[in-house]
Amino acid sequence: MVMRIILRLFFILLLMDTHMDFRILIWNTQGTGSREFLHTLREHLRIQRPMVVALLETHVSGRKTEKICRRIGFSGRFRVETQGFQGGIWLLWMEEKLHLHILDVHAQFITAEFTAIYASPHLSFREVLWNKLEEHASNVNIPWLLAGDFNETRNLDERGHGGHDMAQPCTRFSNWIENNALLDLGFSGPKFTWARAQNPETKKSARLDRALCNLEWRARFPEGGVRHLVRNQSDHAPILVSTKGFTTRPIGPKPFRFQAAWLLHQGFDEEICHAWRYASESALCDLAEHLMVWNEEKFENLFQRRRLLWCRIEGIQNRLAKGGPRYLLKLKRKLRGQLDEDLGMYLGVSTLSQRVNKKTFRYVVERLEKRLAGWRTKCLSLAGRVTLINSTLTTIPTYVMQTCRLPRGTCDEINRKIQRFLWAGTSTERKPHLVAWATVTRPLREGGLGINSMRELNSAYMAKLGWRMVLEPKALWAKVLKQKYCKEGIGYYHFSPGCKPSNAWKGICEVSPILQRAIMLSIGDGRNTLFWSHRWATRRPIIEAGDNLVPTEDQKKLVADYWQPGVGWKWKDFTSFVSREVQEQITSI
DNA sequence: GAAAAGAAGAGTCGTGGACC
DNA sequence: GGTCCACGACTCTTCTTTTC
Repeated sequence: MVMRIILRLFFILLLMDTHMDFRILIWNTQGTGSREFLHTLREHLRIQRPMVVALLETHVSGRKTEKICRRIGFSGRFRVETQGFQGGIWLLWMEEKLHLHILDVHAQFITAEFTAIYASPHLSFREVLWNKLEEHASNVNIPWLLAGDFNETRNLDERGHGGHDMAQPCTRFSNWIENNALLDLGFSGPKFTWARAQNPETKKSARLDRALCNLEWRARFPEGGVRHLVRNQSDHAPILVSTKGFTTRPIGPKPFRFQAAWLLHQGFDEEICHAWRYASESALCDLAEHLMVWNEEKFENLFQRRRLLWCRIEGIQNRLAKGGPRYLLKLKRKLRGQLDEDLGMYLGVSTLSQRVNKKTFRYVVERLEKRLAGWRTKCLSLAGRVTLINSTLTTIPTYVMQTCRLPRGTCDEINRKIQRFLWAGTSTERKPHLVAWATVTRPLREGGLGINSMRELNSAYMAKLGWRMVLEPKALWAKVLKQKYCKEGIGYYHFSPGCKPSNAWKGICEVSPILQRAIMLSIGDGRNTLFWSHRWATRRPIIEAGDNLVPTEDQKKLVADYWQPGVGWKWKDFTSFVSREVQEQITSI
């Protein structure tokens, strides 16, 4: 059996191109069921581009497993199912680029072109693994790589929390490596691949994940190396093994690329006028150079920003591994929060690329809280508080509200904070509200305090956006929305959410009944306007104001159908169905 | 006693992904 | 591009609690 495996492995490895960068991502995920895990994994895949992924301690079994694997997106899959809630190894690879041959399977490892390892936390089970691998190592004289979570360290230096009782297991593991003539591929990046507890006093960390190889593998891939990636979503950091190592490549200047988003910036036209002074041979090059600088100043590159965040977290983890100062823990949490929740801002507004929920607009509430924190509520009179609410508090969310539909929960939370401030309460202390909120939000002339309710304010801004779309049909943003969501039809904008609408479009659709009431069509030659069901002469469609029931076959007639060029309206065709008042309004057009 | 906040539960909606 | 599905988030309703 062992000989058959070895022979197959030998032929496979002969086919493996030594010049090809064969990258393997190995990660002890401690559960693959969460949406956050998928986001983080996709981020690693996008940046690191591995051809093979080994996920350890997956915690998921049954039908859900296949579903998650499909979401991850690799065409080649092999799994060792979990035992109860423990263990689980998933091997995923790009079938179109390479084919992995599964040679040996065990609860703690899968051997294909390399061996993916998840060593049990229990010593007795680990002993079984070491024996199995030892048997394999003694029969192998071809390149062999083992990578994964070994749940062991080679010496106390690989542990960040002391513990002299660990000395003996360390020695045992170290001896095992030497006895089997294996080499540690080393690493770059943070020192420890596992950490638990955020409190510095109780924090434990260690290098539990690693890659080992035999001499043959090292001879075949002399540049091969391991990189510890940034730890996120799991106590373990993913490790990346590359047969070509991680030397930095010289990066040349990027060619100029025009970005359509520039057209949306108000200052773009001015910038072009400023940069384009005279036509010459170098004018275009000068313009391109100028625009690239301008782009860096005005627009943020989201991917660059996220890369920067990953680098900062990696640096902090490096520093913490060497016993860095306590404030770094706080900074790391903050950066992780930015990475998880904030995909970036554009012109001060969050870019909405995920599901919009209360978390998405948490920053708006936080801005409000920050402003409130600076005010001494009890030192202000009621009139003073009302003035501050109208002049400052209600204006904080307005900028975001102009282009985004805020969740009702967010609007209610802002309302609650304003209410508490108005009635001199604080975030912890509640005070009785002397008048109902519905009364407070009425206009002054109606006995209220003229304070805007967030839901109504947001609806008003969405209606304004829709109205601008009607008034400025040639604006680029309006063209995009119309092209994407408005169905082909005669006359009106059809405010229908359609398939997977954006947040702004949903907001516009919600207030569309208000908009539709206000829109009247300019009939032109009458070939784009329905005589009976569009609003073109009266505030309501003529069919609703009609005295008699309009025949069904007539209901789809256009205005042009009732107009005779050079003669006028064909009154006899419709006067029996409309009132005298409507007739007068039609005549007045 | 009045008004709002808070809690709990039921029902609805929205999203991402799969599929055609 | 449209439809369907599962699941989580959100909304609404009702009742209780809080605060003066």
